[in-house]
Amino acid sequence: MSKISAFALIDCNSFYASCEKVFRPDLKACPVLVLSNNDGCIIARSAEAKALGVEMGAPYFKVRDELNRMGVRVFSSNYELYGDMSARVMNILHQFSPDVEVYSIDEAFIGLSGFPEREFGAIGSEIKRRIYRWTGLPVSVGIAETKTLAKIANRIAKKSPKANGVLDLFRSKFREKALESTNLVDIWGVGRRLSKRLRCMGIHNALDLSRADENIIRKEFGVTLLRTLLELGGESCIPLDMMPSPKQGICSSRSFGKPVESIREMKEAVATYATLVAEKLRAQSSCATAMDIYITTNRFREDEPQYSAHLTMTFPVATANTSEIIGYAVDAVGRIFREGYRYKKAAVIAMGIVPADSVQLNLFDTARRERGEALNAVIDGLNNRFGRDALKSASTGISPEWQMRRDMKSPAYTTRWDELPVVY
DNA sequence: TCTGGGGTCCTAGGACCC
DNA sequence: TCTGGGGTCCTAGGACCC
Repeated sequence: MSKISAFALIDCNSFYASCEKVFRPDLKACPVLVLSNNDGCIIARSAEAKALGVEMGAPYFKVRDELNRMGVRVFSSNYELYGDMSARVMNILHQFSPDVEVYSIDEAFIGLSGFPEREFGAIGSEIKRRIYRWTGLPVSVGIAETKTLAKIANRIAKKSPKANGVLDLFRSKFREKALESTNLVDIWGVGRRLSKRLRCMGIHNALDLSRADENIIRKEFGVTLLRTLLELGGESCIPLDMMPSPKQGICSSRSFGKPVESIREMKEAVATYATLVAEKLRAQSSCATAMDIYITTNRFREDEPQYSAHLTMTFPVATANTSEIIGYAVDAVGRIFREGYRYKKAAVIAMGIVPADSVQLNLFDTARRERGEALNAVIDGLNNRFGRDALKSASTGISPEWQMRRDMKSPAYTTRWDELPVVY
């Protein structure tokens, strides 16, 4: 006999904005926003900010004056803080169930198959209570037969005052109602494009989609949307993924704080991103067999000449060695860089990723590689202990002008001794 | 002056093989 | 003149996610 399928989706409310509020009780009732890297776009809004009509994704420079007038408090993103707060939330979830899928920095699914059905609601409430008590972060919980339905339950739990942050839709007589009130774009796996095409076929909400013809959906849209359709009907097609496999591509890309015009600066930036990529590779015990380097001008500046280029470099032996990867990356810049442009962004993408322990060694290369690995291990150790950039390659620049802007970043309250909050 | 970053999965089409 | 069928692998592009 197969076990029932039941999932809870736990999602932190306005996660980044809530993290900022935890350490600033003076801002408890204030509208708070968090910006993307380079202080570019709005990527998180507290409930108060949403109520003021602040748009998600809006370019900050366009709305800055208005936000100031409304008394909105604005923060640069502080991923060190959010990452640490996220780990605390996930630790708490592991106390409730061994089956936890960390889906994103602020979301996790947990499997509830092992629990009695009648306790689902109470478990959801206890999760919410404990996370708030132990971290100060508000979460919402949605429970249902499938991950797609749990997403919908979570969304309603967040919005409906009656739900109070927890909604159990498992075998609920309200499921149809919930589906009917869910717009296409609010279904997990359905974006703007698909919504538009579905509406042309007379499908206007989640209930319509759950009742659509399976063959037509399969044929017109593929298996992904068919799975969504089935999941909306309560048939679980997307299992929990508790042990995410190592990433297949590892990317580091950033816009510059100010345009880069010289090849020297471009090499510094690309060396910096290459360093990050190498660190990420080592953190998941992988090596890369190839790498893509991208550089591009600012596509929003239609008045400026545009140029973008990329180059794929294949390594003779798979590697995660910082200085080796920097070497290839800088070489690539030399080949694709053109004078006379104002560059906005660069990216380093590692590809062909393989486990470090399965790398085919070149017979004569072994001793040199071993020394490289030992050096990298020491660098990683020091940087973990004393903070990122305690030790870095000189080729990444000393205090480069292209570095991204983060003018309004809060302290790393929980991860740096010298930035701990002080209480009087 | 100022417009994020890092991923996944699926599909179609071409190259190549027997 | 005739010119199959099936499989795999790779890549680019599209769509989606947070």
